[in-house]
Amino acid sequence: MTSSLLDGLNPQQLEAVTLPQMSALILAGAGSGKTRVLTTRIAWLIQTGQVSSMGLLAVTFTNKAAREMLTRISAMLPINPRGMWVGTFHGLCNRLLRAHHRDAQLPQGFQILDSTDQLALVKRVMRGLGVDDDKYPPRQAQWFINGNKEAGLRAASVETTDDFSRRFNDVYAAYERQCQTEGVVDFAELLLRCHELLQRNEVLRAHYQARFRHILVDEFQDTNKLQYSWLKLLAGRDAAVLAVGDDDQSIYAFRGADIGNMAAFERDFRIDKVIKLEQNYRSHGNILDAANALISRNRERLGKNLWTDAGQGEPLRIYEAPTDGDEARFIVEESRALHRDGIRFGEMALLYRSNAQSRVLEHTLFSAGISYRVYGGLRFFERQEIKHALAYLRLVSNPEDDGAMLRIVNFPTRGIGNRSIEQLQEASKVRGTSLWQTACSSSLSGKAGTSIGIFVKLIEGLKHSVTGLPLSEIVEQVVDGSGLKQHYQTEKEGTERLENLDELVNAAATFVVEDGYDPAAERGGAVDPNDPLSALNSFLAHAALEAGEHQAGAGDDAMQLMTVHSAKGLEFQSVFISGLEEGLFPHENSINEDNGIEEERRLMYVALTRARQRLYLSYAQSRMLHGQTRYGMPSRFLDEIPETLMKRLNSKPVSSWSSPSMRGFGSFPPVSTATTTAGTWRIGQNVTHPKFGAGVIVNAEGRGADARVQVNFRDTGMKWLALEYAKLAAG
DNA sequence: CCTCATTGAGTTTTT
DNA sequence: CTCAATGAGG
Repeated sequence: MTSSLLDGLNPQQLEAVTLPQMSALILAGAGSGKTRVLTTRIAWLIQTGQVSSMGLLAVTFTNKAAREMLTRISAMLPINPRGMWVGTFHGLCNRLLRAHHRDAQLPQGFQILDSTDQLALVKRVMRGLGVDDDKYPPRQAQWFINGNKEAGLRAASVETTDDFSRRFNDVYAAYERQCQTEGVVDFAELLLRCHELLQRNEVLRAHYQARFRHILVDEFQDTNKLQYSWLKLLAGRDAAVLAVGDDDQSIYAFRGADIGNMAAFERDFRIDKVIKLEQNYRSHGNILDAANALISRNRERLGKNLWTDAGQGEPLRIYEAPTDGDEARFIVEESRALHRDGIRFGEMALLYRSNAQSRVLEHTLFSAGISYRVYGGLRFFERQEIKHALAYLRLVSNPEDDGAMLRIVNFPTRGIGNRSIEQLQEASKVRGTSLWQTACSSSLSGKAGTSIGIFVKLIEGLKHSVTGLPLSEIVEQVVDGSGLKQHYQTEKEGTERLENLDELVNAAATFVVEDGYDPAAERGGAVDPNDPLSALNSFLAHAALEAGEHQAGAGDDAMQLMTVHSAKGLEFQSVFISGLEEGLFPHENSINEDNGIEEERRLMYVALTRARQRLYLSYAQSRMLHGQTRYGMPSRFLDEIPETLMKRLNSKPVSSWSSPSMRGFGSFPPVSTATTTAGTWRIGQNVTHPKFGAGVIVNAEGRGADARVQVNFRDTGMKWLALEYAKLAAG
């Protein structure tokens, strides 16, 4: 009976799936059947009776990956995957913290802040401390807090070396206190709190260590220090941990992912089994050869070479466009041609390094009447009207939630302006209580007091009328009773927002059915039958943890537009990688970072390996960015792919750029020049410098002794040079 | 208290 | 360019 499960696995996959009870590291290259190995391993373990579905834990980074895993498992096994511990790091931690909220020192209905909520709270805390937010940007404070939490550090244990970090740490400490009093946790807190819970509570730790005999980790290369430590705690001495990852696809170092965890894992878990999955079932040979050649330039690799038996296929197509608009038009033409050849638009992906690039592409696709779908926009639970509705629901569930209160106390407007809110905050600070409590005590005088009193009555009324109702009716009543519906009915642009509010009611209704709100759920489930609003709390947690689908798709057969980051894990028949220019991809900010170029190169590797059959790489000589035209050079990554694998559609392999005025096409920018006695320098002109090498003039000003040019050097980046001193040569 | 105008800053992203 | 955050004026 097991044979059908294992059919069609290659020897390495088979070995990984049928490993005995031991920890192991699987290096799974792009398109090598990683998810298949993970899910088949789980099915095999259960089917052969080595472990019950309760005794294993599988952890992923995204909800999508977790869902995919559950779907595939239930297709292989006749079991209800509901009770299984398969989920994201954050989802699983949430589950543990709900089950043991007392031990974790959290209120029953603790709420989860998404990063926007978190930033708002950080700002609020900073204002309370009187921190100058010009000198100490709130975003940096947020980064500081999350960074330390991800390193496992509380404010009390952070070592501050300079005034700067000392001040940020003051904010961190105050932020911690505020979260605790409001009963809210941010994403990093879910992990840290859970980690502390397991570390502190020996009984609990022993319980879970005994329970989870098998732990499987997806995308292991993306784990941060805290997640790794959490895994170690949960695994204890005896659990078999199967870590699946690909060091070449580590593209999240910027948010704390630590590739060092792979080496640490081999050491800490005394791994003697490293299995490499190198056979690729996705791409044609030329694509893989290009990816292999590119990634071989990275020095810090565990080493891996993908191969395929699918044949070489087509060469990579390279296109040089005069402007970003021309690049977009080229992509439109090519995609139309592909479509004529029978390829669905949904099988084509258009990738870019940064979201700002999507605008021109979208515009051109739109004018051409090609349907497309952009990933990475505002997601459902992040929309303004939804956040407002959720804030009402949060306040109904947990009145101490100052963030929710501030969001809606005057929305829709009810005559509570900044002045009243300041008074309320002031009074709360003096009394040391939440805004809600202060508001209830009606210690405020005059008009402000009355308006706030009305608001308090509104929320209390909502809470009263809603208690005991099924979830979807709670949401419906609150959306109605809050006045949000009325507000958007009168607003002229409010139709879509109204639809979204209706959709929120629908989401609540389907949440009950699909997402397993079940009061009889086993211990450790997300629902506590003692809490009258427990369904609401689960729903709110769901909203924060799974922000919902990105922007709805425009049609069934739509071209897929996304950043390279969000393309990880996906594959397409045809892929366009656009904007391959120095400064964009690799991004200029990463050029000076430690190992920045290596991470960009891995990003490029991920981009290349998304394609099954056809791959286009394009770049533009000039591009509108931040409202002004910028000139760049072709990305160094183009030079790192063997010329033999490429077909240059319209350019020379030598990456030399003629100046715009030498070209016979395109629209020229207003030529700005710098003049010296030696001659005139022009934007777009190629130059070489004895020290900095080759580059392009991107800006020029002045004459004579004051003449300066800004040059984008391919190796050293952007520099302003005074022409009087710099030994600049044309060409 | 609300609305309009000006100013400034601007990778990558999931949870 | 375009979004977000301040400040002046109704």
